[in-house]
Amino acid sequence: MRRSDGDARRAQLLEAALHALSERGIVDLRIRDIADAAGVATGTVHYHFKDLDDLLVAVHEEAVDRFVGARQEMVAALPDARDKALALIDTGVPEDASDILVNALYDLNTLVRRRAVHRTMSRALTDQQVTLYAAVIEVGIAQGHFSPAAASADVAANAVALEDAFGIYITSFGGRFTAARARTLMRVHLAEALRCPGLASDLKEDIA
Amino acid sequence: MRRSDGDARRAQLLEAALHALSERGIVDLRIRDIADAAGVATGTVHYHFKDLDDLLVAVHEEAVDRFVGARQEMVAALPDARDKALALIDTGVPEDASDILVNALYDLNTLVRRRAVHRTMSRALTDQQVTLYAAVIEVGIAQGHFSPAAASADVAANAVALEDAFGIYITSFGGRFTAARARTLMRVHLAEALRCPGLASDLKEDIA
DNA sequence: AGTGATTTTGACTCTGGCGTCAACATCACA
DNA sequence: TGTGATGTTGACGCCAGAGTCAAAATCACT
Repeated sequence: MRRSDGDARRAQLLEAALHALSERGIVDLRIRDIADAAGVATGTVHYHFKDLDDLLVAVHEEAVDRFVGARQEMVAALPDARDKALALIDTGVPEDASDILVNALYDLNTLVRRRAVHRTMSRALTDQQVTLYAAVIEVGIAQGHFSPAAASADVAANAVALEDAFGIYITSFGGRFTAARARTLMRVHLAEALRCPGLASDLKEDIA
Repeated sequence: MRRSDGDARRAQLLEAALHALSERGIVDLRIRDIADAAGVATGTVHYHFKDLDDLLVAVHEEAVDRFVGARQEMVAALPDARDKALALIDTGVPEDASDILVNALYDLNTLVRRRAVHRTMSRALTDQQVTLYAAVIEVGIAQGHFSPAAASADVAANAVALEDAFGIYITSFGGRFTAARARTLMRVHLAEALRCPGLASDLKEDIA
């Protein structure tokens, strides 16, 4: 059995698919594009995935895993809830329109309204993000830094919604809506919702 | 000249296209679907529009016009800024996943990242919505009902972002995220951001 | 080196949808 | 009622791209 070979190739194809998807867009995406991006023949793609639908489900899974994985590690590493919150803001918003993961994720969102599998994954992503925010808020309350008027779950839901929308704006309006503005808006909002003025200040590392 | 005939048919085709788009999704949308929805032959669609791209641009225009048009009238008709704000919340969030206009709009968003024309229209839509909210906030300040800590433009931008994200959730997660929850979250947020507790109460008509 | 299992290749077939077009229908106006 | 302009039809040609497959390549193990 040469299982590892197959797995490695599969991972390579998913990576290539993320790039191809981000580049061509889901409407124009061809098997050919993925093969090209991976530097293999089209037959190879068909060998590893039943059809395009099958592949897109795998790509969606991969994208969701990558997106939440990075953030969870980041947040866990920081002790102060204010730092955690700022880290969430930084990692939740794409730097610019070239963010492959975010582009792919939003293109895949088109399928969410048609295919139950994709709906499940998209919902999972949103839920995980809300849970992550809610947990940080709870920690912040315990640490005495946050004292929100609304329920933690509500504040968290709003924060994630803002992230999602800003992600779309940044990847869609290329340059006319910047990551910097998105982060400012989010900090201003969270500072108010959590009653923690420090979040609005520009000091990222080590809040005074 | 039978200009009116042509225009009427064109409008009918745009209407049909909105339905077809919402039903099939942009990935699977065929000229055939639009023709069927309009009850005409495929040749008729080709006669009125150069190609699918051309048609989708027209559909996008139509969708944007409809979306903002309804809201502007609604807001202008109400004198009290708090009522205006509540009306904005109500009309900015789709009732459920069956909202054709919103479904079409989000599907068209996929093209925003590829085609400049669509980018322009999508940006225009967002800008108009932000302007609308900002104007209402200004009126509210003048009336003495709102006293936001942040700039009007920022509060407006956040409100529109929330609307957009919630619209996606409602149309995507069908039933698991309701319009009622979206409106509650928006009211809670605006009540705090505008320092106007009345917005959070359930009284829609005639705030006490 | 031989053997069989696994993986890769790219030429091929086939489906399905776009856009064309010639014929037909409908209308305005004389 | 005739005439030309405008609008409609659906069969057809064409081709892009999905998926198939037989042959070749690569690997693990002996």
